[in-house]
Amino acid sequence: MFSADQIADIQGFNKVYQNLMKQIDSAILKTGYTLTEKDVLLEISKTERCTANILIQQLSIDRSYMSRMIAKFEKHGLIEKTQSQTDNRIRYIRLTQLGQKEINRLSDVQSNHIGNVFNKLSEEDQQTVWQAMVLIRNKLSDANDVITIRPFTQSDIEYVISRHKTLYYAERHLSGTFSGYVDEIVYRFVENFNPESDILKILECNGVPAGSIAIAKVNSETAQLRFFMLEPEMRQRGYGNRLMDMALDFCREKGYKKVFLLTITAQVVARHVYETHGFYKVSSNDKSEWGDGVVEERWEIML
Amino acid sequence: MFSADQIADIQGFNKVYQNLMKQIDSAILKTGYTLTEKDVLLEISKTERCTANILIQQLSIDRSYMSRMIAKFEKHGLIEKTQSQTDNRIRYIRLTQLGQKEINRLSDVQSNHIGNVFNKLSEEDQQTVWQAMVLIRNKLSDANDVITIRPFTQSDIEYVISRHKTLYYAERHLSGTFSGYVDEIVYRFVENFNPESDILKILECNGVPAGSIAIAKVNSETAQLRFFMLEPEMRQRGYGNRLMDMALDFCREKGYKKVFLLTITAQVVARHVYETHGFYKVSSNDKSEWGDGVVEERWEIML
DNA sequence: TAAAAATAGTTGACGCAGTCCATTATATTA
DNA sequence: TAATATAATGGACTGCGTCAACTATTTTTA
Repeated sequence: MFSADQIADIQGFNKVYQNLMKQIDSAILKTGYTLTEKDVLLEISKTERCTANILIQQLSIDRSYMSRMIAKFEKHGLIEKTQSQTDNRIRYIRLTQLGQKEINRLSDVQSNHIGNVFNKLSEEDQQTVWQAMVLIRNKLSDANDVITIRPFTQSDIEYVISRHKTLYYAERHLSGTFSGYVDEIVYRFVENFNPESDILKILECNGVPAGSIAIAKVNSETAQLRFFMLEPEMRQRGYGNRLMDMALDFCREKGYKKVFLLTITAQVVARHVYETHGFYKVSSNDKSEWGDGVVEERWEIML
Repeated sequence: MFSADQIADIQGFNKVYQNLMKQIDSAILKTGYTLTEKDVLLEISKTERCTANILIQQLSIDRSYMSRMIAKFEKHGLIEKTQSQTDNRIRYIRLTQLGQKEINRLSDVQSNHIGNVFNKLSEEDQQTVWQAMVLIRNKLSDANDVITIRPFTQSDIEYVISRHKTLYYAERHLSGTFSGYVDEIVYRFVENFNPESDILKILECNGVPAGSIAIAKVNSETAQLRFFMLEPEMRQRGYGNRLMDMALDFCREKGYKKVFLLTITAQVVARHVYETHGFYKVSSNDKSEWGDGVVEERWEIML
C-alpha cells in the first residue's frame, strides 16, 4: 500500500499534469472553438462516411447539442452534408477544404504545445519521460479497460477501415494519390470477403473499436496480412501480438504456406511485431508518390 | 526529436489520463459540489485566516463568482464569517464543523478513487507507476515552472505558516491538541523574529508559495531549524536541499555551532534530506497525544 | 490634510455550453 | 398495416462563469 508521502506525490502529479492540460485547453479555446467542438471536428476528420449519430455515440454528446454544432459548422463552411442514397434519414458529413484547414490549425496548436513542453527537456529526458508515460498508460489502462477481440460487423467496415487509413498512413504524413488507393483496396477487400479463406478482426476497448487485423487469400498457398492497426493508446501492451497470433493461427488452420505483408519503412513499432513473429523483409520498393522518401517493404513468413 | 509513433504515444497517454481525471471529476460532481466549489472548499481548509481575496488570488477565480460561492457556503452552514479587528473591509472565513465534515467527504471521494485505480495494480506495479509519475512531474515541472526563493513578507506569515501546519502534520493524520500548539509556536516565532539571528525563507513556484524553511536563535551557539516544508509537487526535485543549504549557510555565517530540529518518525522524505546534510538523530520522544504511535525525534548537526 | 487611488467585497445583468423533452421524417419489425 | 426503432431537428431551460457597476474602507500622494 501507499505511504502518505506517496499519495501526496500522486496528487502532486495530478496537479502538475492538470495544469499542463489546462494550458493546452486554453490555447485551443483561443482558436475560437470550444473543446467539445475541437473533439467533434477531429472525430469528423478521422471518420469516413461520418454521420451525426456516429459522432454522438463515439463522443457521448447530446443529440440536440450535436445537431446544433453541425449546423454551425455547415454555416461556417467547415463541412458539407450529403443525403445518403440508401437511407433518407441519414446525412453524411464531409469536411470541406476550409474545414480541413481549420483542423490542421487545431491539431497544430495541440501538438505544438506538447512539442514546446518537451523541447525544453534534453534529448535524454524526452526519452525518459516518454517511456514513463507509456508505462503509466499501459499499467493504468490494463487495470481498467475491457478488451475484446471480435469478428467485424457491417458497421465496422466503414468506420474502422477508415481509421486504419488515418492511423497507419496519415500519422506518417502520407498524402496525395494515396488516399484513393486505400479506399479502393479496402472496399475491394470487403466486397470479396469470404469467411472460409479471409479474416477481419476488430480489437475493441470498452466497446469502442481500437484496432484491427485482416488476412486475405491470394491463392491456395499464399495469404496477405492487411489492415494491421492499433490506436496509439493501445500500443505496446501486447495487443498487437495477440492480433498477430490470431491471424497466423488462422492461416495455419486454413493451410496457407506463406503469408506476406506490405508496409513502409517508418512503421517502426509494427516492424518489431513482425520480426518477433518470424517475418523477414524480402524486398524494398520506392513509393515516393505517397510522400517524401517513403519506401514500401515486403515482408514474408513461411508457415 | 520525437518520432511520429512517440508523439502518438504521448497523445495516447493524454487520452488515457484525461479519462481517469474525468472519472474522478464525475465522482466529485455526484457529491453535489462543482469542481470549482470543491477547489475553493479545499483551499479554505488549507488556509488559516482565510479571506475571499486570498482565495481569488490563489485559485484565479472571478471576484463576483467567489462572493456568491462564499454566500452559498455560509447559507448552507459550511463556513462562518468574522469581521477583522484591524481592517473593516476584511471578513475572515472559517470552516464550521459541518464544513470540515463535507471537506473530509470530498477528499475521501478523491483519494478513494485514486486508491481504487491503484489497488487494481500489483504491489510492484503500484511502485513502478508511482516512480514514473514522480519522474514525469519532476521533468515537466522543472522545464516550465519559475522558481524563486525569497525572504518572507507579512502576507506570507499567516498563509504559508498555516500551510506548513497542514502539510507537515495533517498529511500524517495528526490531530487534537496539536493544532493549537502549532499556532502558538508559529505566532511566537514571528513575533520574536529578528533578521540578525533568524531567517524565514519562502520557496515560490510561479508566484505561489510552495515551501518554507526557518532558523530560530536559541542561544548564541545554538539555533533551531523550523517550518521546513515543501508542497507535494515540489518534492524530490532538489528544492529541499537548496532550502536546507541556504539555512545552514546562514547558521555558519552567524556563528552558530549547533543546529537541532524536531521531527516525527513518519516524515520519511524529509529525513533523507536531514541525513544527507549531516544531521543525526540524538533522541526519540513519545508524542502519542498528537496521534497514534507518533514519536518525535530530535536531530542535530555540529557546524 | 484633503483628494486620488487602491483594496475588499457585493449585486445586477448576461452569455453560452450543455441538457431535457417534444416533434418530424424515415426505416424496420411484428 | 400497425407498432417500434432510428436519424435528426427545434424549443425551452439550467447553471457555471464573466463583465461591469457600485459601496465601503484603507492607503497613497500631492
